[in-house]
Amino acid sequence: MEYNFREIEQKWHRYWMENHTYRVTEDETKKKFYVLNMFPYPSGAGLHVGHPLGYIASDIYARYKRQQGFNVLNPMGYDAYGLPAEQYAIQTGQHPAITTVANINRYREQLDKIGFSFDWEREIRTCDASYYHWTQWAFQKMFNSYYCNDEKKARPIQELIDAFPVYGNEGLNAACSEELHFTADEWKAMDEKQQQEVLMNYRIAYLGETMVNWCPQLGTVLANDEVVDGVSERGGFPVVQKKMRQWCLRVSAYAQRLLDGLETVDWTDSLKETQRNWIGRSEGTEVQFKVKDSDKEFTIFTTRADTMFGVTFMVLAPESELVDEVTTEEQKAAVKDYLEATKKRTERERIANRKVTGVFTGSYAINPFTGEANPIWVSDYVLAGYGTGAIMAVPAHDSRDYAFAKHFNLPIVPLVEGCDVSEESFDAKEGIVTNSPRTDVKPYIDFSLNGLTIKEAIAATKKYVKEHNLGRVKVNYRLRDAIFSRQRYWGEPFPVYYKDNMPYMIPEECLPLELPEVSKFLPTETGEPPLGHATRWAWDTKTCQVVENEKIDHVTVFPLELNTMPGFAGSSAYYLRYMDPKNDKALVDARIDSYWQNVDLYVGGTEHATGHLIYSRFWNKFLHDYGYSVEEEPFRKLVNQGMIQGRSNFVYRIKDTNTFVSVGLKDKYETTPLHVDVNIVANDVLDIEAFKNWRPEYNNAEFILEDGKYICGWAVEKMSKSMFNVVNPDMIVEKFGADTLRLYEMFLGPVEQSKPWDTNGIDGCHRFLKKFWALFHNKEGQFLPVDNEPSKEALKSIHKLIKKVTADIESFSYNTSISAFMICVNELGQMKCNSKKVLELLVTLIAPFAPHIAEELWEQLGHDTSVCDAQWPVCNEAYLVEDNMKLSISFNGKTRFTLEFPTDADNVTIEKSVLENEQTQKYLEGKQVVKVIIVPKRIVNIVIK
RNA sequence: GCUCGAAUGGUGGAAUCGGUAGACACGAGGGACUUAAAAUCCCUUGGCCAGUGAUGGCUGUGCGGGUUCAAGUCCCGCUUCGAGUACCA
Repeated sequence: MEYNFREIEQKWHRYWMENHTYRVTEDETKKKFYVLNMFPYPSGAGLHVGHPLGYIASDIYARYKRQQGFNVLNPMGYDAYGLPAEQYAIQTGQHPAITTVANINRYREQLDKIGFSFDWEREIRTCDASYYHWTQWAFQKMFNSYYCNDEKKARPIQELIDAFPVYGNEGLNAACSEELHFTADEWKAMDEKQQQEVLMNYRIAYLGETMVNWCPQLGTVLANDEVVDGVSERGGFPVVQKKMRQWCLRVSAYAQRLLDGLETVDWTDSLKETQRNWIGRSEGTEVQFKVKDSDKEFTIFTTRADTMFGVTFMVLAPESELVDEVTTEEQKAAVKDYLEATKKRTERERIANRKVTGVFTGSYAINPFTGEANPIWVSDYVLAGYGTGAIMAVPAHDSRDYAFAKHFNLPIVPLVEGCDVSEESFDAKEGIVTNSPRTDVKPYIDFSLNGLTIKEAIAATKKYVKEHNLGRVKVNYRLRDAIFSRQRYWGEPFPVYYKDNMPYMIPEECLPLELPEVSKFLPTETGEPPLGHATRWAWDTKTCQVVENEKIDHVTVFPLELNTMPGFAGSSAYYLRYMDPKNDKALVDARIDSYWQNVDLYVGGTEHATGHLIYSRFWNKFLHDYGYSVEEEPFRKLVNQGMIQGRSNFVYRIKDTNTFVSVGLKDKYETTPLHVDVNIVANDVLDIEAFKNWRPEYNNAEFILEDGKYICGWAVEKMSKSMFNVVNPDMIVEKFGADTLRLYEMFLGPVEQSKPWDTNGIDGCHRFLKKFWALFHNKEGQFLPVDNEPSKEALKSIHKLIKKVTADIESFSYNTSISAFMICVNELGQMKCNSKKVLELLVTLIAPFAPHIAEELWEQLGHDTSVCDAQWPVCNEAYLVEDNMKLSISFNGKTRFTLEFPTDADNVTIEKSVLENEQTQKYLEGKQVVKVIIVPKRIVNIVIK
């Protein structure tokens, strides 16, 4: 009987659907296991073979865990808000909701063919009001919270509202946008708007005036990770810096917890490293500098406190408020010109054309260590947003300061023994400090660093600074607050209305606030976001309803927020929602959350390393502070699947002709390589007839062949339509079946590794499944397995497989476990094994990999339950023991002796004469016991006689 | 520039703890069956050399050193490629 995969796969897809095989409910009697894939954005192009890679890998793991008796949650959904649907809407007028649904349906159809064990009853879509209800809810919670640095957690903002009239903000240690100081009386003297402004300074979701990445073509702001090389990640449009009032999330408050949490999760080192770099913790010192002939002073931040004696000038960021304060009359015009010029330079120009620019303010700062007056400059190489926006420049030991000093001819004072700063600065943090203080001038203070290592000098300076009240030890983070407003239509609306220009939350019980209909998806003529087109987008505080804009009276009816939330809003807590997707009372029921806890295995691409994976960790930590999520970290283990690249094929057209030359002969002619559709090429051999029919202009093409074939060239490129290298999973499933696709995707190589897709090798996996089937059925259609006692060899073969596959799944080495299957099936086939006991084990093992064929054979073996619940077997080591083992001795890699001896021996006696080699004998001379390696790997004591 | 990762046959890749390098698969070559094709099965397949042959020898994991009885694997110094990040003081 033939292996009819089409019939089998259809049959079991129907069975799984009708029997709700993959439905999962909380079951306290079983241990839970939560497997999660990064949910896809349903793009119009549908799936190509690269997309399911991670889903297959996690599905295998999920099925394996289920067979081990775990209660496995393996959900799937869609990250449905996003720019492409909106762009498409702008071009065609088609409502994004319609294209999104169409795309989702197409995705679902494709996914269903591959046989995943998703519990589709838990599906979520971020654009459903029942889902974004909880995105809005979390946003409101953040608005109504501040971050307490003492308790290291979020607290209700109400605590501040209660405390300010009594204590002012004295003693408050909270994350804030800027340091404020006010008394209780001062607070009470403020009007409501002023009080709201103050509270805004502490809220975790706050409105802030920030420099944003503005993309004029897209009409929206972008997060830092949505900007690549000064252009937008989507579309590649230029991005400029602009100051705007935006919703922000105080992610920076959680910087230390985000860093600490990395120690507790099982992620790859490289991903953790990427996150550490992104958070960018740096321990340093803040030092106060007094401005000469003035009572003003300012603070700088440095990680190199040891270089205090090498400061030769100071630099302020152009955006710094200090610039105005310290600029002298004579320099006013020059500074003003410089600030104007800097503003015009976009981020992109700064990167592309990194030249040294700056201007002297006319003032000097007194160095508290040397007493010297250092000139204060302004330059755009100092960033306003990091540290204090002001630095002390040590040109001898910082390459940027060095470049600046050289350009403006400022002095350079080296401080490390033996360093040469004539050509470049000495940035390394190693060496012995000298010149601190300089010997040629009278010391200003009684303090010396000479003779210390740089590390010791940093510590000594910190101590001195602290003791003499010159500043403080300070930790800075590179991580910035996330900008949370987008000037788009297709996103979550903010549950916010404006009264007297200040935001107010619509009541929690009125959520969700649904996205309104608009006439156009473009920004309005006045530059408002697309929601400005909505005619019904005002909030009536009396009736708690959305009403027509014309009813706005600023007394009871107010305008609603026109921005929408960014892409990461909906993906930040979706893993919690899968636990309890239909709950309309809470994001997730507390009991259900405490059952599923967090994601045990999270699979997805590295592209989210600094975006989604930071935001969702932040979001979860925030919810955790209030007890809405039981775990501090959302994703326990994370596996990054590699990208599947395309493998493009080329034909070579001889210049100015319609003749194509095979790749081996192309160097004899002047040719142009042209992409050719990989679907009409097999093993790099072109199907000439199909090629002629591919495009009308090739109808009468001619060919120069080699060995009677036209061989195409190839290259690895991104999989894309324009390269004609897209391979569609539907086609593979149609031709070979889903089980073959699943096996082949895993067989291609390690899951984590990026690799090109090459359909050529797929035959091997398909052949394997046919051989697998042939163990159960002969050509006459007879069912072979019988209840007999399995042979020793068969038991050994299958138990070897159990051991290998179990270990491989645990370590995500699916490619090698498939190799092990191939070996085992060959062995069993050769020994004509028909033992039901052995073959049943084989089916149990293949079930996670090739569920359709496993179900079919499982049924034929007489089971009436799904193979999903077949218990995962345990290897019996007793079957693996060899009777005799081989011992081989090699010396200098030259001579080898092979001896056989019983497996259970701990001592082996060898006649010395056996070891004929002179060198070996010399080595073994006088030694009673020698450590020798046995093959297979085992160490035994050898006694030489 | 900095950080991290990788480099093994014609190809994808294996070698999980320092212990027979190249498992498994593709491709290629040869053969069986067949009128033929498809399908299936068998043999060969890192390179070089010797032998009619069984087989034997040498060489071989990007390059140069080192440690070790033993190195693809560990250490030092490079080369190339990939990923991330970038005036973060």
